[in-house]
Amino acid sequence: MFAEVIVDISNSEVDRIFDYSVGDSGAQKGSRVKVPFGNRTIEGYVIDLKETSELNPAKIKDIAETLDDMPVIGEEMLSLMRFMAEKYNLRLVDVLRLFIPSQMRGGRVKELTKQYARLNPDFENVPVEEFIRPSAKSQAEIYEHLKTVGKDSTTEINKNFSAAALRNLTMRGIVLIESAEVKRTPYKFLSGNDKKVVLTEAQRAVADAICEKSDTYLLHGVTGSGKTEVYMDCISRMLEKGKTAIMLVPEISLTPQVLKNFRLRFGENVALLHSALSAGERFDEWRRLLKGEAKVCVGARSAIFAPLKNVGVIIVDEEHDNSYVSESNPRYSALRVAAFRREYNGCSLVLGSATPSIESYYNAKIGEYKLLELPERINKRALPQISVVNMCSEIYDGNNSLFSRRLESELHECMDGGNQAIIFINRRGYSSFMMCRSCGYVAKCTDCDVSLVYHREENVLKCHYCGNRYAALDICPQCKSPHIKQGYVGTERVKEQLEKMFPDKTVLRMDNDTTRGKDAHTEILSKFAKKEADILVGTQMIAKGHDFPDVTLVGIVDADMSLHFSDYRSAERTFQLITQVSGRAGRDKKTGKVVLQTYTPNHYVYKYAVNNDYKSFFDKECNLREVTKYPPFSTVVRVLVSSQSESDAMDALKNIFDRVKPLAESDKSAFAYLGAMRSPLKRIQNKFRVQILARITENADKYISEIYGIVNDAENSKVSCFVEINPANLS
DNA sequence: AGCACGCCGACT
DNA sequence: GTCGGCGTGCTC
Repeated sequence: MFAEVIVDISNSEVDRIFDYSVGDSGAQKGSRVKVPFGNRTIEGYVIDLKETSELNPAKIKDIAETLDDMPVIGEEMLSLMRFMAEKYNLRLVDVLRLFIPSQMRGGRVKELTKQYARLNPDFENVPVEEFIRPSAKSQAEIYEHLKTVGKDSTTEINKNFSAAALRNLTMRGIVLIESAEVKRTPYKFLSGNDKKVVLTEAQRAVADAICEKSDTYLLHGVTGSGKTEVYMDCISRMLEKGKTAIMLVPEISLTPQVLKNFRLRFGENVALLHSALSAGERFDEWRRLLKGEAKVCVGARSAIFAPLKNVGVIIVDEEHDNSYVSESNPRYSALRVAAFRREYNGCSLVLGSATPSIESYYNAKIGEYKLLELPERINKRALPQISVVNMCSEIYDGNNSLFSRRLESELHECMDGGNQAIIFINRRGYSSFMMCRSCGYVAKCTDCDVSLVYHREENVLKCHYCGNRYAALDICPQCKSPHIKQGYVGTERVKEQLEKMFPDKTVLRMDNDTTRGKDAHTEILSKFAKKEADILVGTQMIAKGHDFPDVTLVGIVDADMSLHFSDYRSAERTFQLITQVSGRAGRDKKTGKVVLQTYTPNHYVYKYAVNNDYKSFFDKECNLREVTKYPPFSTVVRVLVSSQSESDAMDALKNIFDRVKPLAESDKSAFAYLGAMRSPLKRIQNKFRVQILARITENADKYISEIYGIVNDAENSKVSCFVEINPANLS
């Protein structure tokens, strides 16, 4: 018997099948194995077995060893591997690595075994005096202890009694030692307290639809409409049918609170996959799924690869969230993977959101997905009232402060009433750039083509792309002028301003800089939830998750921020952001108010966002995309070429472009656009970046795979190239 | 990825 | 004369 093996080396040269003889290794399809490769032994994966090999038998070596006690990659995952490698131009081994916990490779984590001591039954009914001398007090104590508790871990006994005594008892065969695997189950203490929730009629109807017929559903439910209860109900029903379930949640809303809720509801049946878990915990949770001990997997993007069989439902919460698309290698979309697994398992896929992505809602419109709606908040609570403030007229009226008069007075009212407020500003740091007023010098990163951001608390300039830090400037390094001007406002500056306005109130800041530590996230949020602070200032990470019942005011300081990116999705993202942030206000009995500051109050995004009118926004945006030939009416393909040497990058780009251009010319109707240019961020981490952009309206899959081929040819040791499909950001 | 093989410069 | 630079090629 021969095995087709993919070796665990991520290099395009060796990313192909190597044949080995199975011998007496016991390797099966999907096993992780050790194989001799060149003059060393490395790990690999058996992706298939076969009776014969084309190869010269003299060249074929034996598999050295089979790892793990069972195959770790199932049939479904093997076909998913081939699908993803093809679809995203990935190496097989890179896909396989996504399927198993990274800590498992190289044998870095193992199942944790504990030694247990137990009485030898032969001695149980024999009087103690016959085998334990009266002087051996500790031995007698251990004997009594084990007689009452049955068995106990050796570490406990060693600690509480005497290690020497235990050793003596073991040696004489009175106590038996056995080892058993212990699982490191996070939040285990919360297990098994299934509190049944009664669904509203609307929720029930939605859950019925999902469970009755296997299909792809888009669940459009306003914020606070109780989507989570629907998800949990569907999962429960599938468990009753003996099936399993996967639920994806955006990384950022995967808080301990959410995890605890699932643990409470599903007990040991749920496995949690989360980046905050220790390597051991993650490995154990994964193994529980593999062995079928856990039947529900809850986690972020990569949880879509949960090793579950017989999947009954897959749920993607906040489906519009861009964390479902991996932006670094290997690049893939968890939504696309979910669609594959849905088809393979013949189960339902539920995409839930208050603000579905334009692509998903379009798919629902054309009947590709079935649309389900939850148009009302639970208890029919009103959605918050949004008022738009034109910041241009504020300036015209002589108000140069960060806050409009409206927001300022609402803030006072909110604080006077003893309520809490959230201020949203989608920019980190103190101010966006530092410029000299005399000569126009702007501080820039030495490795990237971007201006530096001033961080007042640390008193440094930071590059937000590579993380480089520079000393803050007092005088212009170019002309020695002390007149340094600061650009757009960031979270730090807003916080400082609020502290000046409300000296007796506590202001918390939450952004990338304040959430560095492992639990910093939770700490800030729970501090705010416990009303230890009155105002929370933050970037988009405050938009999701938590309910704060006492928040009655949400201020959006600069709503235009995300609107002015040269990106076809900027309007969509702005709409989503406004809706999500606004949803934080008035979650409880109190009605919420939202003040939205903008310099372009007439933009259509605001008109629809104010009325919470997703459908009209969709119609407008969809029309625009159709006219301009952007997704979902085309596929955007971006080839990014980067290199230390600008000319090498240019040469490679030209090379690729010269081969892509004939494709476009031979099929003019399919290519709505094709162009080569500098990337908007032309240098990052000292690498020059150039790109090709294309928008393809027909036969996109065919052209994409041709482009993959061209790009693979052009790549070499000096330039790196990669292809992105519908990239989330175009910088 | 590693590691061997292999063909040209500056040294004990 | 040799030691060693890293370019090219191979691993079932």
